[in-house]
Amino acid sequence: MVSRERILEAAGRVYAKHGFRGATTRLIAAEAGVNEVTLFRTFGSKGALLEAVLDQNDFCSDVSQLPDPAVNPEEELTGWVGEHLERVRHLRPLLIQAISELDERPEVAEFACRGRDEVHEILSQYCAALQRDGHADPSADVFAAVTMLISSVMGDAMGRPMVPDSFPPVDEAPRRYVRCFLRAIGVSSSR
Amino acid sequence: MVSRERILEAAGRVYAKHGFRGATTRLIAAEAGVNEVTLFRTFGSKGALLEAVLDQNDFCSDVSQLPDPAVNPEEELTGWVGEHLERVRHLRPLLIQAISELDERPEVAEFACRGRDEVHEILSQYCAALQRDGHADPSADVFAAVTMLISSVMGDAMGRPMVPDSFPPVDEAPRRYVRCFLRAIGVSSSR
DNA sequence: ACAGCAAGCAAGTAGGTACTTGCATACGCA
DNA sequence: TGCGTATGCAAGTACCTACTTGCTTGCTGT
Repeated sequence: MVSRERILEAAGRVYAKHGFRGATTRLIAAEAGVNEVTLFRTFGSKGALLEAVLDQNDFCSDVSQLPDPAVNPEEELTGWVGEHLERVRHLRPLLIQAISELDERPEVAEFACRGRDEVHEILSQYCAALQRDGHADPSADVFAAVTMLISSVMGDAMGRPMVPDSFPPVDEAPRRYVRCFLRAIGVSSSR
Repeated sequence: MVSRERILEAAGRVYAKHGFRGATTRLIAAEAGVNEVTLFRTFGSKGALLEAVLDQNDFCSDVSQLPDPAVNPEEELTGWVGEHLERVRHLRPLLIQAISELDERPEVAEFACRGRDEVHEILSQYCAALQRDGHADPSADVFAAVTMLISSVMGDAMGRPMVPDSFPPVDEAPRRYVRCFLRAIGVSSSR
């Protein structure tokens, strides 16, 4: 029963490149080094196979938490943003295809949207703690700042391969985003 | 020769919904209320037709400039961001399809990427002027902040239809993004 | 009135698609 | 040894796709 995983993996690659319509069962079977019939015997249909692919690539499984109370905001956030960036970057091709097919295949909506609200919530709570403990400006627009930080992570993961010059060097990006973010919510940069 | 425009418009709608593979010539012809043969007589092939669609929806035509020197940063940027947001929001479905097809149809790369570098340049120059005239912190990371602002605009335009709760109300969004941005580069919010 | 041109219609071509069927082959386990 | 199970292979079905051809219709400008 090793075929199942080979097919899943191959289907993920092919779907990421060509989308649902372009991910023909022949291509997937060839990529997996498996007979096309095996694919149908294992998953029943192309639709079911690609649903299994998205299920397997669960995004929001174990989104890491942020500490409360905050000890070193810049370091903690930089690490968290770096992790998140890496995860989104890895899922990028699947996400792009899923989003582009939202109209035609609404069942992918859960995969495409899942996680964003959670992430927003985690960051907001962390900032609320910063304000509560007097580390952040209580009048700051935390909601908008969090939205911007998340958009920056998504934008970096999605856009960098297309227009690399519009982004800071990949190893500096998390820290620089976080520093801007902290200034926006009034956290003094020193320590 | 009114068919040409009807076809172009219909093709834009169908392509935005279903992508290249899903935008069948039958669908487009039906949507345009035109015989399928007319489509081939007018554009030659499906590929040429959809290329014409992207050409027609030119994104970076007249990106509005920002004043130098700056007079009222918050107002000027809010207006500019609002305009930009509206433009991207309008192009969203086309952009998403084009991006998702970058691997298969590299000729759409120009359409998908065009504009981002320009926009970055315009904002950077505006901030440089702010720093030069003593309105912004000269030690601020303008590059990262500009990247974040642009990502926020793209993220809002792209993501709001999917996860509306993660964004500020649509009429407040531009101003709130700009305020965060100005704090990040050290522009005093007062006047 | 008539020539030219845009467009519709019906039919066809060549190829790709998901999916099925029937049969042969190999491997593990009792 | 035999049996169930997973897989390969060849072929076929029914449908969709881009694109073509030949012919007809209707409008326009001279």
